[in-house]
Amino acid sequence: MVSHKCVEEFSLQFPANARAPRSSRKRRSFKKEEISENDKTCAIDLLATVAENLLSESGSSHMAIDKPVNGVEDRCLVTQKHSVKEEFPVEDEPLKPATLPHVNPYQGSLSPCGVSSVINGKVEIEAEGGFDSCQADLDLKPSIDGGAVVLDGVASLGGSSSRTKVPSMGTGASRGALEDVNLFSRDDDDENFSGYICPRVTKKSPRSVPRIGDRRIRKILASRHWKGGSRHSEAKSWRNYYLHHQRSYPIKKRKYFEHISDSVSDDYRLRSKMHRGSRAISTMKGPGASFVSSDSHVRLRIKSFRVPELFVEIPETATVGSLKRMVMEAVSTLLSDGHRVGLMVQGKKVRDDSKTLHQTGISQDNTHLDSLDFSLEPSSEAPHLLSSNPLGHVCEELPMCHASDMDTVFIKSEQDLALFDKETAADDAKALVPAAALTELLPPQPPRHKSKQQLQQQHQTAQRRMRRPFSVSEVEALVQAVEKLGTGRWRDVKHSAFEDADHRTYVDLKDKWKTLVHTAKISPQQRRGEPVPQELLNRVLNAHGYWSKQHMETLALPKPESVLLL
DNA sequence: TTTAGGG
DNA sequence: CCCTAAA
Repeated sequence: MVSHKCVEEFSLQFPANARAPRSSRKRRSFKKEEISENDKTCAIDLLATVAENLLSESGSSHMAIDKPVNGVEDRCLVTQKHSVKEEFPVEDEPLKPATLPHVNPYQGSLSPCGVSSVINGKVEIEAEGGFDSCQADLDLKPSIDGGAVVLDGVASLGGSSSRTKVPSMGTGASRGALEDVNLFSRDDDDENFSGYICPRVTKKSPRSVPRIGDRRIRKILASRHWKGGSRHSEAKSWRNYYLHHQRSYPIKKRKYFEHISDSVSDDYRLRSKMHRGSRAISTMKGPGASFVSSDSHVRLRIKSFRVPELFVEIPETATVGSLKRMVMEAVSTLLSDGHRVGLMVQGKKVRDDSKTLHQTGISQDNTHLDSLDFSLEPSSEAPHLLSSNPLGHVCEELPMCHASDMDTVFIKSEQDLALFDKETAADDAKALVPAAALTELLPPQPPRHKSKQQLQQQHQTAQRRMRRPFSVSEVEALVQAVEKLGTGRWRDVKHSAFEDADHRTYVDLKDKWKTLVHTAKISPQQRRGEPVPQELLNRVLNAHGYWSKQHMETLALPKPESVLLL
C-alpha cells in the first residue's frame, strides 16, 4: 500500500550489510602511556627521617616528631611560635633501628621542588610559597649532641595576606623532583605554587657546596623507591595504596593551606573525619556561605582527603549533574577508579542530576550551603579514572561543561585562594560555599596507575567530540537511507549507510537529518558551511514530508484494517 | 540501547 | 554536538 509505494518510490541501493549488532556506537578509545612515579626524590624528607631516626635513638630533640596512626589531619602541625612540630605517618613496616636514616613515607612527592644543601650538617632553606610573596624560612640545624642529632627547626612565613607561620618544606632539586613540580602546577601558575610549598635556593645563600649528605640521602631514597615500587604492584592492598597516597600527598602544603584558610576566613574551615569502612566514603560539612554575590554563582570548595582543596565555581544554572561531573572529574583524577560523586543537600541525597544547583538549594542566598556534602561512592560502572592527576591539570582539563552553560568554571586548588579572594573581594560578586570533604575512599578494587596519556585521554573524553561536518557524500548517503528507512529508525540508518563510520552515531545521523531539514527550509543565503546540493535538500524535504505524514497516519489510524473490518 | 527533542 | 527523558 502506501508504505510499499514509498519503498518503491525511494528505492535506492544500500549496503548489503544492513544487519548489524545493535550497539554500533563505539566508545572513544584510550591511549596509554606509562608514566613513572618513581622518579621523585626529596632530600628534606630524608632530613626529616634522619631526624626522626636519630631522635628515636637519642630521645633528645628540639623538634618534636610524632608518629600518629595514619592521621590525615594530624600529619603536621605548625605552631605560631616559630617552632616546628612534625608528625609523620606511620610506616607500613616498623622503622628499623638502623644507623642509616630511613626514607620516610612522604617519599619524594612531598616536597618536589626546591633546593637545599647539606653543609656540614646544616641545612638552610628558603622557601617561597608563591602566595602573595609569602616566604618561608626554615633553618634546620642538625647538631651532634652526645651521639644524637638534634634538628632545630625554625620556620616562618610572612606575607601581606597572611602572617601564618608555617614550616617550609622540601628540598631536593633532582630532576624528578622538578618534574613533580610541574606535575602539580598549573601552567599559568607563574608563582610556581604547585601544591607544595616550594622552597628555592636563596639568592643570598648560594649553594655551591659539596653535597655529601645529599648524595647519601638520595642513594637511600633511590633504594627506597625501588623497594616501594615493588610494593606498588598488583598485590598491594588498598590499605597500602591508601597509605601510600596519603604519604604522597603534600601534607605540609595541605596543612599550610588549612592554615591559610583559617587566617583568611574561618568560614572556609572544614572538618574532616575518617570513616574507615563506611560506605559513603566521606562527607564533611562546612559552615555557611562566606560571600554572597549577585551573579548567581556558587563557589564550592571541596576538600579532598588527599589532594589540596578544590574550588568549584559553577553557575547556579548549571546542573547538578555537571557539578557532580566537575567534582568527579577533579577528584577522580586523583583517585583510583570506580567512584562516582554523590551529593547531599541538608542531608538529602540529590539524585536528579538535571536539577540546577539553584533548584536543589545550592545557591548563594539560602542556608543550605552549610549542609552540602559530597561523597564518593563506589561505582561499578564508572570508567577507570586516574589514580593520580595533578590538581593543576584538573584545573585546566575540566572542560566537560558546555561553554555556553558555563561562563565560569573554576576548580582551584587552595593555593589560589588568596588570589581568588582578592579578586572577588573587589567586586564582591561571588559566593563562597564550603563544600564537603572527601576524606576517605573505599576502594572497590586496587587502584590502577594511569599514565600521562591516559590523563590526556581523560581530558579529551571530557571534551565534546571533534566537530566533523558531514560531507556531501555523507549527506547523500544519509538522505538515501532515510528515504528508504524513514526518520524513526536511526539505528537502522546508521547500520545501513554508516556502518563503517565509527564517528557517526545514530544520534549524529538523527541530528544531521534535523539540521538538513532545517537547512532545506531556510533560504540558501542563510545556510552555512559546505553547501549541500539543492537536489539533496529537495529530497530531504520530500522524505521528511513523506515520513512525517506516515507518522501522522500511524498515530491517527493505528489499526486501519480493524477499522475497515468493523 | 534507541528514540525523540531540547540545548 | 551534547544531554536526557522515555520507551
